[in-house]
Amino acid sequence: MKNVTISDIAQRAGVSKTTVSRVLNSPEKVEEGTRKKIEQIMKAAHYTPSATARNLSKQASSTVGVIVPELNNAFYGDLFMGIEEILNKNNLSLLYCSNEDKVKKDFEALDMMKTQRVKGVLYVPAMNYPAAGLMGKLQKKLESLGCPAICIDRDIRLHMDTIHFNDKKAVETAVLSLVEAGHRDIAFINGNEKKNILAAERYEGYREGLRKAGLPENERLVYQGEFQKSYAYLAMKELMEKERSFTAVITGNNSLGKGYLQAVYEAEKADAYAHIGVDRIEMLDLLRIPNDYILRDSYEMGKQAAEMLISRIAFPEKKIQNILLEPSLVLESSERDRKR
Amino acid sequence: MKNVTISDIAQRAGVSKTTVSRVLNSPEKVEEGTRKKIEQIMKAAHYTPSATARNLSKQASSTVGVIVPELNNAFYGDLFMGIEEILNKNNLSLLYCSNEDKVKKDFEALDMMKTQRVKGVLYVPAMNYPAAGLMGKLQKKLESLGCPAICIDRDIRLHMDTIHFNDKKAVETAVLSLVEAGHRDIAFINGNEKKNILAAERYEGYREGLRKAGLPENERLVYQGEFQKSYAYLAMKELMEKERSFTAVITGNNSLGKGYLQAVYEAEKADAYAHIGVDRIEMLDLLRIPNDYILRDSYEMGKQAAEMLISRIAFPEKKIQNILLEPSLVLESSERDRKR
DNA sequence: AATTATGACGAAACCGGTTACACAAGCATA
DNA sequence: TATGCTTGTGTAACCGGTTTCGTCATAATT
Repeated sequence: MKNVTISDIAQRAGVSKTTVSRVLNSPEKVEEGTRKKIEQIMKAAHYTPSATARNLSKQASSTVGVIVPELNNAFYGDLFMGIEEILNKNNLSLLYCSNEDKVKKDFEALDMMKTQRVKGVLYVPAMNYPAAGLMGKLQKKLESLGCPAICIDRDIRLHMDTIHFNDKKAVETAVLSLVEAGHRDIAFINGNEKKNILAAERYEGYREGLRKAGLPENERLVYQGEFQKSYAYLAMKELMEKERSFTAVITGNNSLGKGYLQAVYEAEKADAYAHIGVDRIEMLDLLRIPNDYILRDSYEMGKQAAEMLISRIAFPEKKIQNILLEPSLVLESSERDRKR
Repeated sequence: MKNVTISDIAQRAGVSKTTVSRVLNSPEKVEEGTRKKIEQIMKAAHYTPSATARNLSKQASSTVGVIVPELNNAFYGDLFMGIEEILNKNNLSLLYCSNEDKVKKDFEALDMMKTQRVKGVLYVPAMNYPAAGLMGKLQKKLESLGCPAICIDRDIRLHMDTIHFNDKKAVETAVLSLVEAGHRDIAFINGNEKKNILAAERYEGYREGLRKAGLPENERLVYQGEFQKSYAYLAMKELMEKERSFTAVITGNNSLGKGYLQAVYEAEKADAYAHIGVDRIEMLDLLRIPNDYILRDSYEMGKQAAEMLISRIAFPEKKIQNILLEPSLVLESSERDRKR
């Protein structure tokens, strides 16, 4: 069970540790005969150098920490896979830790990353709204991390590298697209704009879209509660019951989109409204159900974030970078299918 | 950027490294005054001990390696989250590596785990069929890993701890359930039984079910190709075109189930057949589409696998364990809705 | 009072690598 | 022949922790 060490190899080959180390790190400096002999002994002994020892000695690790809310949804799943692809290409290991979207877990995760002396951190903050006291603490924590960190998906307004989507613009485009298709009363089911920075951005986009279209905001058509399926389900039920005027609905994230669908399918009113959601909802295309949504390519975001981190590690002093990705509007339901 | 070390703390506190180390590991052995002083200095300096150094010194790490095919599907996503929950509870870090279902990647991943000197490995093998030559190599690799490994989901018949589902039994039950509902001609769309051990198990279950029901196997109703959506889509199209007799379909995994749905929805024959799949297909319940499937609780499997590993780490000499989980049959479509 | 036990702490070795530096041999140059 | 350069290798220190063992003062036992 015990692992073979570099000293074991050195002893068996009748050389010093240094020479064995050189075979691993700069083989050209070792005479060919010696090298081949050592390589053969290493192979025979199933020798694999210890990253632990190497990291300690080199004062640099080869693993990157990834902190993500959770993985059981396609958006973060894809994000994660994008990250992994790039790390893999660069021979970096991936230390994973979820924060379950909880601020407390968030701090714990960062502590863990510091303990593990990772090379850098890719970080989707649970903290989704700049709460005064906590932000200072978070800033301190990130500073004392001892390695660079990239903030993904949520703009927490700290002085650091970030990457996220232009959600405001995306929702604005969605509104304008619906208006162009003839809709004038567009409901909006969203997360809490006061608690969640993404919700706030998207609400801004909604209002901006209406403004540009010259339409008034009807507050009775705006629901801002939780980013949860059940919330959209209830909101939609209430809307269908109380409001007659609206012909279209925008939902502020994937879960809300599902809640919307649940409500309209239950009420057998699936064809009654136009709907644009944020992020693709799986299965709809297969079932030939119209699916219009704001596409945010999280796989791509993951790749860019990882590349950003690698670049930051290579050039610690380079200027802070803030990448804003533009989502696109996908209209799978053709023009003629759209309800008005 | 440089991290504070134990020596720095010792120096500032005017004590030896040993004492600081004791504050971290066995604080009761340090006099209260000294301890408080050291603790305060540690806090002020944002000191976090290096896991790297500790691991090297203790010759034991606190991270567990997890090797999984991919994370962008619910089954493995849930599995992963189950694993993470247990590791988290036990203060173990998680080093992730996907193998993309490729044998080559598989070996690389194991090498990486060995390099990183993880405490144990949770492993969903890409290798899904005992190919003679490779199995020996894999065995060797696992033996030289230097830590225990648990094999998840796929029974590769090596002498090691394993956990997987009784897929044969599950498909058998599905067949019998359909027979009981009056179906006699049941099509089966599956992966390749010759290349994939899961496919083989499921095919066995299909045949066993027919046998128990006293029905003959009609080979024209059996399609065994790839575990991919597109395969089931094509298979189902062909079935609908060529065969008139069958009234029910069993699909061998989640992707195949989706391909089945795509085909029947495209042909507007969604109500023509009874269908039982393996693993839940998302969204169907929300859309009020009948959804019968074999439920394999991968979250639970993840938790049990992680517990198994922890137990194996604690008791290296205990008897090899092979856990067989029983899937259950979920019939969301009520009896009266079922087609015959 | 002498002996033993206990408590608090430090010196130094160790974990498995890397690396600065030293050294010797061989060869080319002056 | 003396000098310098290159090549191949080894010695020893170092990375940041843990741990064994020893020391010394104080408390408990006889």
